[in-house]
Amino acid sequence: MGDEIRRNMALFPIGIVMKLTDLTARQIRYYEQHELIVPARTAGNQRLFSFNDVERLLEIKSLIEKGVNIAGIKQVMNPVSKESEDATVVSELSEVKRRELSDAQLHRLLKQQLLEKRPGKASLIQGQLSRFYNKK
DNA sequence: ATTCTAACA
DNA sequence: TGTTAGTA
Repeated sequence: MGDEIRRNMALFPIGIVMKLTDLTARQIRYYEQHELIVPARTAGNQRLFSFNDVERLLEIKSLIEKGVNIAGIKQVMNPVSKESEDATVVSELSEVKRRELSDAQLHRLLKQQLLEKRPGKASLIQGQLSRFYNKK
């Protein structure tokens, strides 16, 4: 398998990624600070994102909408490694498989946080959990 | 015209 | 997270 190189090619600037993901530049840069994504840089320090980066951002966006914060996302998503040796592994999983895995891990997180209802530590989930205890 | 970092009436 | 300032 070798089109992974194409999925990891740094191609578009933040402006395009904003439109592709409906995320603000602030959010995209914020997620990068927390190592959820590691876009390449041009000689002029401009960020260049790959298709994989965009996919990850969409995943992040999805989790954020489910109420998961950065700490939670870090646990659910595969951490970005070296020069994308991990992006290769990730690309070997089908889109559906990845979603199933994410949901399973999300449930684990939910169960975990429901058990450690201890005050003091910040919860990994914030708000709208309706999908899990309400929905069907 | 775009993007970047840093910072907060 | 928004937003703005001062650059590159």
